[in-house]
Amino acid sequence: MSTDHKTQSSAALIEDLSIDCVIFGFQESKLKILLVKHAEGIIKDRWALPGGFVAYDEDIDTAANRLLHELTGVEKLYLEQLKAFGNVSRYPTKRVITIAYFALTRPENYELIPGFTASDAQWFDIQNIPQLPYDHDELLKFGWKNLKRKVKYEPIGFNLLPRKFTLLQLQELYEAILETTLDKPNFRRKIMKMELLLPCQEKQTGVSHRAANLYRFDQKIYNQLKNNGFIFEF
Amino acid sequence: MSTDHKTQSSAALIEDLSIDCVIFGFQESKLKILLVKHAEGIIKDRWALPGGFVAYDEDIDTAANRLLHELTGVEKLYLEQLKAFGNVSRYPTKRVITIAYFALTRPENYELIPGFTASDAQWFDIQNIPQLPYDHDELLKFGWKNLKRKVKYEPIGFNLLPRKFTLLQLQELYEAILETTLDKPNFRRKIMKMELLLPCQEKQTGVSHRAANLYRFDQKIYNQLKNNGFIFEF
DNA sequence: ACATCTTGTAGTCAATTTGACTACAAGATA
DNA sequence: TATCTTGTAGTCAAATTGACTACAAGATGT
Repeated sequence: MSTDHKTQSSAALIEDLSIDCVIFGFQESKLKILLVKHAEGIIKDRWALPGGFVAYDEDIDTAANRLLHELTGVEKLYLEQLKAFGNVSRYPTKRVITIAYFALTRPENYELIPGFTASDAQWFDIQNIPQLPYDHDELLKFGWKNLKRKVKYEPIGFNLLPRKFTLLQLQELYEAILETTLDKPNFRRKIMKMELLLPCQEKQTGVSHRAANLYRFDQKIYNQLKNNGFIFEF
Repeated sequence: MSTDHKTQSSAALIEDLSIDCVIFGFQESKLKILLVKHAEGIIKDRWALPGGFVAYDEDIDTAANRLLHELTGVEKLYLEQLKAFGNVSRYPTKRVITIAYFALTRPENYELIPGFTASDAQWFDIQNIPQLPYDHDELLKFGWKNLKRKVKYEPIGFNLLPRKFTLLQLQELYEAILETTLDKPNFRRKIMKMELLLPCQEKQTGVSHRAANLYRFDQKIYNQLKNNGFIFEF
């Protein structure tokens, strides 16, 4: 997040190039963002996007993965680059260009472990984000816009759900991301027609109503469909 | 393009951060790419994407515009950032991360003027690109993929056509970009139903067949439609 | 003047998709 | 047993799509 973090990596850092991550989660039918509270530096005690500097001997994608893990404990998630933000005035004390990354993860799979320059790490409801430093609100906005667009033509939403999920969960995910409501029967019809989801032969448990079937997303099936000309579209 | 260019800008350059542009044009019903031949440096006499370094006191978007103009004479075109490419080994002599830009322009509107470190600038048929240095083939591939995707849900293709164009020209543009053929009556119906194009009350001239109506794209009309919930989709 | 190019433009028709619904089944709870 | 909530199936009209046919409007060549 373009502040004065040090790193555990042994190599020297590129000082004018940082990485910031916009990490999405989905909990209690709500879209969440992962923020860290800084333990030091010019934005001490403020919430910001997790980030830091790239090392000289490190690919930028590798750096994004490393920083994420160092600062939050989260790992092995869907991660892709958004774009670089490089206005002259975006960082106060010197010229720092940042490369924004976009990540999707399952909050319930990870315990949040604030890294060595972060005093806290926490999921925030996307509708209720504290004021962010630098241009982080712009990065966040760009990330959400990217999610809205991408979720429509690529099956990436599953990275936000548990491995096994119900169709209603999937629907609520889409409703949260796209900020809309969807018709239940029509949603199911659309999804099922794709033949993309694998029924788990298993039902929900612990619910006080009729248990729904569980499904899972299988990347292999998707790849196969894609080879046959299938285009995911929602 | 991440080589040892100097710049006319007075300020010092950020030496580990370059910009490279993937510039698309459309001529003779074919999709084109603008390349420059280097006059000096480690890839002297080779064709590459136009590019160079960012100055300390310069926004990256501004730098992209400047470099483009300095090296090719082209200006005032559709320009947006693609993403950063930052593998450790992408540049041979030192660590240089490059930010790739994506541009659309009308070749017939500009005279190509090779800049001070470029000995030549030329449009190449996208099907017949010479071998490119560094990871420029990757950038090019990424840019084309971006064009293919973007042209489907945003009316950016018009930036490649003359101000006034026929529906067949527009169709041929889509065919070239998407590498497919399209049914003429269906294409017209789809486009006309959008009510996005402004008829020029004017016909083609100098053609040896029935002259087609000319249309033009008006950004204001598109913005208005968009406000009313219209979503461009092809 | 006429046949014959090429390209523009209108319209048909069946198949598919979509959006707005109704209806009801399956459990769990009170 | 009544009554919640949620899952699931199905209807129906409207809109969209894809594959066509047909023909009009010029320009060219003989």
